[in-house]
Amino acid sequence: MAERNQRRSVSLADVAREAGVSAQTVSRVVHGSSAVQPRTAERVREAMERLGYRPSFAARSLRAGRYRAVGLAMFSGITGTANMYRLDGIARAATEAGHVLTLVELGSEKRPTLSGAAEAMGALPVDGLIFNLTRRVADFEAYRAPAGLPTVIVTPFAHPTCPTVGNDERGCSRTVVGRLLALGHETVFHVAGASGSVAADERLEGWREALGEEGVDVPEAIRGDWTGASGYEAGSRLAREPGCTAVYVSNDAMALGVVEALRDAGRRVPEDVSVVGVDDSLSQVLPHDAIASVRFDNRAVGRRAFERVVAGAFDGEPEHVLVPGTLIERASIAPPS
Amino acid sequence: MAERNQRRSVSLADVAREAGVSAQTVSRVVHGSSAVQPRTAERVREAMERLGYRPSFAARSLRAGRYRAVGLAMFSGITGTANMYRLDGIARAATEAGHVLTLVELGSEKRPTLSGAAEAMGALPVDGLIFNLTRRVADFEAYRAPAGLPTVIVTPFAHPTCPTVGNDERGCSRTVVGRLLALGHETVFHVAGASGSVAADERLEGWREALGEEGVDVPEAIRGDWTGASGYEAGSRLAREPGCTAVYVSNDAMALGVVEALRDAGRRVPEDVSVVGVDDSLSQVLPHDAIASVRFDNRAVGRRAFERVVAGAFDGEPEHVLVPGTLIERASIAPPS
DNA sequence: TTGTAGGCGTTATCAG
DNA sequence: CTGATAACGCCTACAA
Repeated sequence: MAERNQRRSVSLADVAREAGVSAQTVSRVVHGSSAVQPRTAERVREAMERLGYRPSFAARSLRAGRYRAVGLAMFSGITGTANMYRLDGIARAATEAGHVLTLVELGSEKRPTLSGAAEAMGALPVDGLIFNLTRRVADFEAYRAPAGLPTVIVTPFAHPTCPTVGNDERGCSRTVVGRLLALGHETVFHVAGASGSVAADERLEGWREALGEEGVDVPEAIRGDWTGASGYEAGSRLAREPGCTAVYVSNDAMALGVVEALRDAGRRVPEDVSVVGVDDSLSQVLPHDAIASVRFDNRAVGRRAFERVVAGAFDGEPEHVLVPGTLIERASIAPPS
Repeated sequence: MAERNQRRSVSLADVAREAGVSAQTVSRVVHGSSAVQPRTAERVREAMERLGYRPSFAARSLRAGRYRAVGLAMFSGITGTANMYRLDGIARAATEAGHVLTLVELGSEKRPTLSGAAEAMGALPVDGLIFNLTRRVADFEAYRAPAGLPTVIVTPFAHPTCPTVGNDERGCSRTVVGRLLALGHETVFHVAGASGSVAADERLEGWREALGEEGVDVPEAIRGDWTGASGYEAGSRLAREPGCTAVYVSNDAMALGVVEALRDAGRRVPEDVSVVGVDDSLSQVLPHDAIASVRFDNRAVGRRAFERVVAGAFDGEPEHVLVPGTLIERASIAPPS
């Protein structure tokens, strides 16, 4: 009645038996070899169809000694603008290169480590590993890639032995601060993202550095949590700062909150205060392109990580790529009045 | 000088030779079998460490006849709120169940089909397939899952032979329309999402159905493209409609645009016009929880798709699961004044 | 044009 | 407690 529980998969040998040829001939047909008589080939194809033959990935890759697959470990979930676009970039590059992505989410583990991830992923169908980091991990410096398993880390930090690719978070701060100072602002205030986030911390540090280098007064930073609501709160405080004419906000949701709070407090944007965000995540959302922002090309970051990992083993000094962001100037910035 | 290009991977046999035991004993150590003398086990572990042994996924799954992996085909990119959360739900469920995700992006192909995707993925390390559909495909009805490869389709539509899981888009429209009519509105206007999107089209159709069932006048729908800018345009037109006191907008970005346009035109929200969006994608973004919206649990959709696919082959009628959305009531809706 | 042999790395099974 | 054998499905190399 019910179909038999077909545990074993249909193999070349099964097809061969059905078609009355050898397994080798079937293999040749599968690969479109011209060295098979058309009639034989036809018979084989029919048998394949009838039996529902599918090539075995396991057997092929055992034979080939490689998978044409790269492992991707997302260390803290895939949600979030940056992660999503990185994953998309990696997936597209992989597909174009005829590779497949073996995806693992480490978000549920509370303190994931690189070595732990490498150990777990070493037993998966992967020719190389990409680690996407958005927070710090305990064994970052100490990690060494397993032999024969090239590893690329997506992070703005350099690693002693593994190539890395990341957004130039400090450069982003430098760009924004430089532009606002060039417009004539005395200094630039900062609203940081959630503590513990590498992006938030690096942008914060870069902002300090940039102001320091220019010999400008460094105001106290305000810590947000990436949400618009936390931006609003920060904006309310900034509205009471007398010297505040320019604010650099670590993402666009908070920047939107800052703008709204400033306006609610009677300060005009950009006439009284300039505001710049990061990520350019709201350009499709806000009806009017309102908030200046630094756009990062996270798809490109993902793509480069993939390309680096399939390029294979590295000798000597690993490469550290920082992809710069682009400041999109919009109506929320102006010279101080 | 340079390390030898280690093409062949380190096998159990290599470790066995190094430790002076048989491959079988090494295998036992790898699996923590108690039937190995502690001293032998220690010797084996040292050899493994020294040689950098990693188990071969290919050999293991060839032996086992299965992969503990499910294939996920994203038919049109992974970007977008819904896709991202679905992928996250699938990835989490997979990781928890000790499975791995084999991800393929079909976004670059111009007219992907289910059968094409199944053919390509049939040769990958997968025990089952999940197809995430956000647009229509030509062979939806005609598709039949390959033997031994259970397939679950993520879509709001039923399929003759494959189980499906999806958001209840029509129910979403029904809920919103019902609520707005219950508040006393004469009818409900609609701003639809990009044409060709299954979600947009189903919400539109559901809106028509719901109004029709209530015997209420069905106004002409306005077609947007998901962006806030298109919402603003729609809102400008709606502000000129005399009978328009309630608008159901197919996502939150457009809803934001509608609200802004209405206000710019001098109409108050919600006193003059109520506005409801879908996706609840801006609750972390807008400083004040302003826009009522229907929240879908796309993580749950992903999770159920995964669970269904690992449950294995189906007999008889396939199940079609529609996960309902929840209307989050916020200050953008009120009875007509 | 077609077929046979061998081995990729692992593990269940049975023998010692 | 340890080892030998065979088989999973495929493909390169060689033979007929």
